[in-house]
Amino acid sequence: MPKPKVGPAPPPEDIFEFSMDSEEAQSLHFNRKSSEKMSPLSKYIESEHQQAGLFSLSPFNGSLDAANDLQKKRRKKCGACVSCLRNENCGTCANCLNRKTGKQICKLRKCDELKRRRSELEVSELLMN
DNA sequence: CCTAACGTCCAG
DNA sequence: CTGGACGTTAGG
Repeated sequence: MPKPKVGPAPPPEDIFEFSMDSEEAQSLHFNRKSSEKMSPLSKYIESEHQQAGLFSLSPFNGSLDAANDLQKKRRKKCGACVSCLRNENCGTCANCLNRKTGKQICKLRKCDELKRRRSELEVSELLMN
């Protein structure tokens, strides 16, 4: 036996590249949701990112601040759009009627800037044109 | 502590 | 794709 050391178990480096789902990783970063049911692992990772927000592996102490700045924190109402100016809920929309369950602001008061960011920006252009 | 509201997931 | 529900975050 010329190579008794390596046998059924390949080097860890190979495992990393082999086991890592490049497709999943990219999809998670660019298009976290498309048509993939994703395993609980992906959900777990996403939750970690959202809650933690900071990674222990910080080789760059200075750049860490910049990365933190780009963190996806919760946005607030712009306070300039008509929806924001409406400081009174209609009390007739689904959100108003279902507030305790839906936990969402009145549709009339929903800031235009915060309006469904799930569809990925550029929705205004489609609506405008 | 409680309430309001945003963000994301699931179902229709 | 849109709406509804749930979890989580932010403010009082």
